[in-house]
Amino acid sequence: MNNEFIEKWKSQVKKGTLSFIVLNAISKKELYGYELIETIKRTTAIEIAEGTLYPLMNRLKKEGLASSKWVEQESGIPRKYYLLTKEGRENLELMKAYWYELEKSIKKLTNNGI
Amino acid sequence: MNNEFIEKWKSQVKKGTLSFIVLNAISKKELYGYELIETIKRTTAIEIAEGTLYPLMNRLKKEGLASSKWVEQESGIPRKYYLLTKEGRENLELMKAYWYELEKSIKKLTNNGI
DNA sequence: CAAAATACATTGCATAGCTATGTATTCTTT
DNA sequence: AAAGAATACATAGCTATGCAATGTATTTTG
Repeated sequence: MNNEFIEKWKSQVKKGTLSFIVLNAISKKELYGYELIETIKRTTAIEIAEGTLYPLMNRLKKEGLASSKWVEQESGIPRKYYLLTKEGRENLELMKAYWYELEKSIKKLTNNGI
Repeated sequence: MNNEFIEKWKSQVKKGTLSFIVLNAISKKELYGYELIETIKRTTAIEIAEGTLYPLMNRLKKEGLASSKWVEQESGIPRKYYLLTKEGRENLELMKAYWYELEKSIKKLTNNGI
């Protein structure tokens, strides 16, 4: 709220981190779109807009990192569940490795300056 | 290299993290542009392209988070040193707080899934 | 003397998040 | 029962940012 720079910055930080976040989220258990948004909001305080998530999941599918399947409900709107492909799992490991490096780098900077 | 998805992803992760990184870097000691690039590359393995840094520093100045001053050398090209403003220092604290939250959230996801 | 390094800078492209908007069904409240 | 909220999907257009390419100029190195 009311600090414009910080709000814009947070949105920029999400570019990149969101794909990492959702790939992690579906790595243990397949989830559907709406569930991804709600669960991530509840457990991490990271908010993903619907207009962000659905295009993001489509990109991940196009890149071959995730796949999806429709599941009909006995009652209610059908859900599209997302799951990691083998390639997605491999890339997730590379992303984790880079993320840890980045964390370390930033820790160094925030503690010591340079 | 050669993993296209990961390379593109790393570039996306930088959107947002770079401003955080350079603000941290100049928070302890004023630095000039070229020095920022070289020092950050050396101490953190994060590479910032020149075509990224100079527009970035100008944005930070326009937002009022950083200021700059030219320093003539006895020999060589003049250097433009960047330093944090009071507003920059305040915003950096807010950014640190958010970053720690993000780290925690991602740690939760990478360890437990959801 | 040529090449590399130092030091600044801009232009245009590609990418990704967000708001607004839309559709459709089901559940809750009045 | 009707109205509104919640569930569940999706797209279009705007905006912001990193990067390659390119440019200028000086100094150091081989």
